[in-house]
Amino acid sequence: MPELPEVEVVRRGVAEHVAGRTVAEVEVLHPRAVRRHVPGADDFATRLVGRCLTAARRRGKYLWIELGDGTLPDGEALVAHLGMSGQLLVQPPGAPDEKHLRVRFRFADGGPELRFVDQRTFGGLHLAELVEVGGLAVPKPIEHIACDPLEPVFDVEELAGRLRSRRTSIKRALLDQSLVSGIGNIYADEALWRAKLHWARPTATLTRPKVRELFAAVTEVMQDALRAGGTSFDALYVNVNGESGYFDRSLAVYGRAGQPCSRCGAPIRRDPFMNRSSYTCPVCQPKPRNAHL
DNA sequence: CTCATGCCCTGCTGGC
DNA sequence: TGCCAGCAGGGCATGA
Repeated sequence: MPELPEVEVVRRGVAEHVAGRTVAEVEVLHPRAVRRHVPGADDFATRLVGRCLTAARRRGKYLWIELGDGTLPDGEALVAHLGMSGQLLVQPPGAPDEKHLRVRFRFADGGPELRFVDQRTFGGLHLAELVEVGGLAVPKPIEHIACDPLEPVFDVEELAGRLRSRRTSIKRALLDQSLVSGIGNIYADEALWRAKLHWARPTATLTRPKVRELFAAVTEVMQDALRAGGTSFDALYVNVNGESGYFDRSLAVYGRAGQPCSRCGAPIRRDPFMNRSSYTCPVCQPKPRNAHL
């Protein structure tokens, strides 16, 4: 469930509690958590020891921590993706192991540990070289990830052009991380509701002003969620201190099948979509005649 | 190149 | 009470 706002909450926690500290020991308790680190778990652990975690960065749903000697970056980063159920937690040494603890980082200062906990193991950690993309240093494996709506370099006019040349539905496009990143099922549905667009609307039929309106809604719903500390339905998504956000109380459509639309009172509808669900208000977001199903 | 689909994984929920 | 199907879903491989 972690989408952009949830990952940003975690990034801020990492920046506050971990940045500037030197790794003393890395323990990989489940190899699947580092499967994207091709040289293997031992290499992952060995290469981190003695290095400083300098700065926490984010693009879309990806989080990375620049590595360095002292405070200067050395061109490599520890990349994290939370997947469905991943958590980065800051815990005092000696705190009992979480049931799904996958990787533990101990630090030279003897202070709190950084732990990667992941029930479903869709997420993971790996080391990667930083490369320059559009003037920004990003990990090489995520070069193909588009910038997200909260980045200063985000260009809605360029995106509108790309959307209009696509032959797909607006929701598929919103979820395509190579087009725009950070949007998952929750914020796609919420932004579409705010912009009064149906998920099956063909991207090619969107006017430029409508694309601007949609991305204003995307930005707004993400900033609202960020202020609430993110969205969580259970204890799966938490910040580095293990606390849940409360944006789920502000959701207009997601997970609200049968409940009244806060704008018009019509019961919210759930449609199967890509082996998942899409939630819409049937009155505010009527299905277009030329729906791209 | 573009677009769509299936798989990975675990735990919870609801139906019988 | 117990069992099992269905659901949650981001990203990537694969195929059309």
